[in-house]
Amino acid sequence: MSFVKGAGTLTKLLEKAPQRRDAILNAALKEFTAQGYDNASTNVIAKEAGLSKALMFHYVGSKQKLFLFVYDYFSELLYREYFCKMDFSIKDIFDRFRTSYLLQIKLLKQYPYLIDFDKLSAKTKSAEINKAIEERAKNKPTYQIFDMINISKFRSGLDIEKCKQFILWANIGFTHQILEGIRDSEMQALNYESIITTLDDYICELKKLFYA
Amino acid sequence: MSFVKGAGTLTKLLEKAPQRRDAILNAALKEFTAQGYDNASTNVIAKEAGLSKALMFHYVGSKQKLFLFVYDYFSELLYREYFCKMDFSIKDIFDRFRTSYLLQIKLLKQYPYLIDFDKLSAKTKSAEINKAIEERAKNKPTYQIFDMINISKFRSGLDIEKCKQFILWANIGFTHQILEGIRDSEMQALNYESIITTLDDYICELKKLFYA
Amino acid sequence: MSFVKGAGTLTKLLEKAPQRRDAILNAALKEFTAQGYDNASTNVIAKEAGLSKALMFHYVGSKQKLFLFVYDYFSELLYREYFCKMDFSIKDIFDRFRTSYLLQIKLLKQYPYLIDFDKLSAKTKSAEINKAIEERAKNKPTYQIFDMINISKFRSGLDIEKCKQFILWANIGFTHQILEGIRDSEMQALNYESIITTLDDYICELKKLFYA
Amino acid sequence: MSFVKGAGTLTKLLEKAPQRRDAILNAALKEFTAQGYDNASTNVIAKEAGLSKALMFHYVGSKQKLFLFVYDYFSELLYREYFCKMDFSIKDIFDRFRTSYLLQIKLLKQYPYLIDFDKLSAKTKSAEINKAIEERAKNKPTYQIFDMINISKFRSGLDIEKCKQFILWANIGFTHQILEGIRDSEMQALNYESIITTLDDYICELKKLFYA
DNA sequence: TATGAATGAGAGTTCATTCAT
DNA sequence: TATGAATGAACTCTCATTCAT
Repeated sequence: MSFVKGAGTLTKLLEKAPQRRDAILNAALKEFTAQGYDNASTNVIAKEAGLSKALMFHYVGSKQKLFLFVYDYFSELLYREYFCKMDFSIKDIFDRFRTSYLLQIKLLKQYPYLIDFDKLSAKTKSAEINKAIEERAKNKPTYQIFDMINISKFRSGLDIEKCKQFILWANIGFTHQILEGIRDSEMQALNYESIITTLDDYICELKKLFYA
Repeated sequence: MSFVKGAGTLTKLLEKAPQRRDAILNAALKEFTAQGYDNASTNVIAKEAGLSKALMFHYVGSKQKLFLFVYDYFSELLYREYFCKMDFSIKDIFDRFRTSYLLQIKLLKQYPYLIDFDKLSAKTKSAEINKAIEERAKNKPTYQIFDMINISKFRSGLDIEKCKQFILWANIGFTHQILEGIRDSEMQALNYESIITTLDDYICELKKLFYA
Repeated sequence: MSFVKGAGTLTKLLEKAPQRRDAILNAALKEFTAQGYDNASTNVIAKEAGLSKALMFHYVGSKQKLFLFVYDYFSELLYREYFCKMDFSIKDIFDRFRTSYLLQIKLLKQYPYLIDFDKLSAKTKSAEINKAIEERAKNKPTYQIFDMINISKFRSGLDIEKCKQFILWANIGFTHQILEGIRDSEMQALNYESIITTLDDYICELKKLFYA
Repeated sequence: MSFVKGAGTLTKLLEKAPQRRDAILNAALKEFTAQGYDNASTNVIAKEAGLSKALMFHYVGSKQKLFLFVYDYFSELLYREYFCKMDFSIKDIFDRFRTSYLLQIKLLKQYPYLIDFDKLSAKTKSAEINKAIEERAKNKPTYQIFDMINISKFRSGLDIEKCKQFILWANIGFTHQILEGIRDSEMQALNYESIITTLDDYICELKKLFYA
C-alpha cells in the first residue's frame, strides 16, 4: 500500500518501454524543477527525451498529467528508496542523518535532478495542479527523522525542540553546500568520499555542540 | 561609489516621476519574483503599474532591461538600507544577527516583495540575463556578518569556522520559517512583535549552545 | 445495377467480416452525422467500433474513403429499403406519404443515426468530398412520390404543381416535428403509435384542404 | 431594454472602428455558419477580416467570446431590424408573411450570411457555448406571426391550429427554395423582383386553399 | 490480421515588442 | 509623454495518417 495515488494509469502505457519512460521522466523532472510547471516547455521535454511532441502527448495525455505523473513517480521512488530504507533503529540523531545522506547521494547518482524534487511543490498558475499537490501533501508521511531519538546524550538545560530545529537547519545547510559543489563541478565525477569526509567532520562538531 | 553598475541609464528617464518609477518597480519586482523572469508577463506589470505597455517599453526599453533595472535598483537599496546600516560595532554575533533581522523587517514593511529578492537570481532561459546576474553576484560585497566578532565567548574546543556555518544555517532556517508564516497568513497584517519574541527565544538558545 | 458508384472496392476487404463492417459503419455514421466530416474524429470512430485506428485505416484507407463508403453504403440501403419498397400502386398522394413514413420509421429502428443521413451532404472543407457528394446528388433517382398520383380528387381551380409543393413542404415540416420529438426524448423508446396517430390527423386535415 | 445580454462588452473595443468591427463580424458569421463553432477556424476569420490573428484575439479575447459576440450582435440586429419592424396591424396572415419576406430580403442584401443565423444555435462540443445559447434561446421573444390574425376568412370546418402549421411549413419551404436559388446564383445579383413575383403567386394559391 | 509507435501540420492562444499618432 | 494598433514567434495540444512488427 503506497501513499501515492493515481500514478499507475500512465505507467501501464510505458511499462514495456522503461528506457523511454525513464527518458521522459528525467527530462520532465529536469525541466519542471528548473523552470517550474508554468514555464516548463513540453517542447524541451520531448526534445530532451528524444521523441516527438505528439508521441509524448500520446503517452502522457497532457502537460498537467505529465507533471503529476512525474510528481507521483518520484514521490513513490523517494518513499521506496529513501523513507523505507532509513534505519530508525539508529537512535543517535547525527548517525541517523549520516545514514540519510548516504541514501540521498546514492539516489542522486541515478536521478541527479531529484535533488530539487521539492521544487515541484511550488505554487503554479494552474489551480488544478495546486490543488492536486496540496492533496498529495496531506497524505505524505511526515518526516520522522527525529522520532524516538536518544535525547539522553544532550547536554542538560537545552530546549530539545529548538535543538532539533538547529540540527535540521544545519542539515539543510550542509545539503545546499553539497549541491553548490555539484553545480560547480557541473555534474562531473562527484567525489563522494570527500563529501562523506566533510560530513563526518560536521557531525563530529555537532556532537561537541549538543552532547554533554 | 556604488557596487551596482548600469543602473543609472534608465533612472534618468524616470527620475522626474518617482511615483511612476516606484509603481513600475514594485509591479515588476512582484511579477518577477512571483513568476520568474521567463514566465513574467510585461502585460501584467504594465497593468499593475497603471500605464500602457507601450509607455512602459518607452521607459524601460525591454523586458531584459527592466529586469536588470529592478535587480540593480533593489540591490542598491539593500546595500544602502541594509548593508550600510548594519552596526558592526556590535561584536556579539547573535546580537548582530538580531540587528540584521530588525533592519530586514523594516524594509519588508515598505517593499513586501523584496522578501523574495534572491529569487531574481534564479537561472533563466536567457543566457544574457544569467550572465549579467552572475557578473553582479561576483561584485557583490561579501556578507561580513562574521567579521570581527567576539569569539572569546565561545566554549573552548569548538571549531569556530564550523560554528559560524552552523550559526549561519540556523539564521537561514529561521528566515525561511518566518517567510512560511508570512505566506500562510497571506501577507495579512504581520505580527512583528511575535516574530521578534520568537527570534529572541532562538537567540537565547543559541547562546546556550555556543557560549560557555 | 445500382445507382451508387465506387462503393464496391472497400466492401471486399470487409465482406468476410460483416459484423466488423457494421460496427465501423454505424460508428462512422454516428460520428459523421453528429460532427460533420471535417470535425469528425477517426479516433472516436475506431474506438466506438472497437478496433485500433491503424487497423481501421488498413480497412478503409483514409478518412475520405471511409466517409464516401459510409455515404454510399447507406445511400444504397435507403434505395433498397425505402425507394424500392415504396408502393406506387397507391395513387392517393396522402396515403402514399403515409406508406413512406411507415418505411422510414422501420429503418430508423435499425439504424438510428440514419435519420441524419442528409447531414452527410453538408459542405466540407475538403473540395474533393464536396465534389464527390455533388456528383452523387446528380445521379440520385428523383423523388417520384408525386408520379402518377390521382389528381382528380383535388378541388377544381387549384394549381396542381403548387399544391404538390405545399404537400411536400407539409411533409418535410412534419418530419422535422417528429425529429424534434425524438431529440427531446433523447432516443428513448419512441412511441411509434402516437406518431402514426398524429400523422393520420394531419393527413385527414390535408385531405380537407386539398380535396373537394 | 434589449432581450440580448452581454453583447456590449466587446463592442466598446471596436466601436471606434466600425469598419473593422463589421469585417470581423461578417467574416466570423460566414465561418461560424458555414463550419459550425467547433470546426470554424480563427485563422480563416482573421484572414478574411484582414487582420492578424493576434490582433483579432486582442479584440475578441477568445474564439468563444467571438462566437457569442457574433451571436448576440446579429440576434439584436434581427430584433431591431426584423421583429420590431414587423407590422402586426396587418391581420391577414398571408399579407403578414409577405411583409416578413420583404424585411428579410432587405437584411440579406447587407448581411448575406445572416440567412444561416439559426445555424449558430447548433450543438457544439463546448458545453459552455451550448449552455449560453440555450440561455439566450429562453429569453428570445416568441415568434408572434400568428398572433391576432383574422381567422374569419378561413373556410369553415378547418382545424385552425393545423392550418397554421401548414402555412408555417409552406413558408419555411418557400424560404429554402429561395435560398437554393441564391446559392445557385452564388450570391450574384439576386433578382428580388422575380422572388417577390413568385412569392405573390404562392400567396395567391394559399389563399385559394385556406380561404373561403 | 492487427497494433503501438511515430510524426508534420495545424488548431487556439499569449508573448514581447514596434509603429503611428 | 502617452497609447491603441499591430504582428511574428512561440506556446500547448490534437489531428489524420504512416510505419515497423
